[in-house]
Amino acid sequence: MAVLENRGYKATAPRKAIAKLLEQKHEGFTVEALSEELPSVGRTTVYRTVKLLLEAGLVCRVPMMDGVPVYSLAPVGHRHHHSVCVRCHAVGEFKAAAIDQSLRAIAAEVPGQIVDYHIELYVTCDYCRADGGK
Amino acid sequence: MAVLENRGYKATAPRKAIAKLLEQKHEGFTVEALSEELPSVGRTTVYRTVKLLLEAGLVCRVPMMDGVPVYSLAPVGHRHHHSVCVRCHAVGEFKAAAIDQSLRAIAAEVPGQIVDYHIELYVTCDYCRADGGK
DNA sequence: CATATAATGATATATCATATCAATACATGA
DNA sequence: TCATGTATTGATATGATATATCATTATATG
Repeated sequence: MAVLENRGYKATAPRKAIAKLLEQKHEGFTVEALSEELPSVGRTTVYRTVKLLLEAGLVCRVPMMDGVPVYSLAPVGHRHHHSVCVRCHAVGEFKAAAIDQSLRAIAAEVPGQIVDYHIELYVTCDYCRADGGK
Repeated sequence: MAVLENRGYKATAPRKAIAKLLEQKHEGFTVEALSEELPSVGRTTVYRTVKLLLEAGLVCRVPMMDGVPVYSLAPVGHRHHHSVCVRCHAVGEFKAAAIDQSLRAIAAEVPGQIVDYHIELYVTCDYCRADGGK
């Protein structure tokens, strides 16, 4: 919330409710699911607020292999990439200095000027593997 | 087409039309745009065929930074990643042995078992930069 | 060439998301 | 505290991407 306030947005009740729910979410989520968990807040407002949080860098969007987006809380402050469980959609983060360095080397070979890049690691998480596909 | 036939699919007129159009496409495209260029083929069939080609590895899907998917012809036969122009959506491919190697190193530090991974490089392509944002 | 089966495409529906706009809540200065 | 201007909300409609359904049609083949 503080980050949104710094950006000139008001700390309204709907936004607080969304922020509070998000703080408890340590897994990937869809905006629809979030909205269903917050019947007191309009669907539109949930989408809008998640978009604001995304722009503020507090929330990340990770596309699954089929393109369906999963959202997750962003870790504070550092450049990172995502791993996401293809089964339960749990999202993890990893710093990747080594990859980032490799990418800088590759940049020279790729035509055009690099604006940004994304790396998604699709995994089966330890919990899901222990669960054995049940 | 041959690849689809090998997979047991029939070489029908709509599929041939789609394949022919795709061969001329050396840029990223949306399925909708493809469908509009082929008014003689039903929208559903265009989506279905692109999906088949995607599964056969002849076509790739690249998510733009906002998540909107862009499709492109796949280069033949080798594992690759994509660069995509954020302005004109032109798609390029690059092999990335160095990145792949870095990733294998990182795999040890990421919980879970890696199933697959995607790397998208967002660029402004040379043509668009020459064009100067006009 | 008859037939079984695969493919098509019109239509409806699903999913993710934004546009519109009247109603409401909020922060602020008086 | 209250009035006021502006930001926010949320109901509704719409847009974009994509798949399900299913009657009809095309295809390969025996």
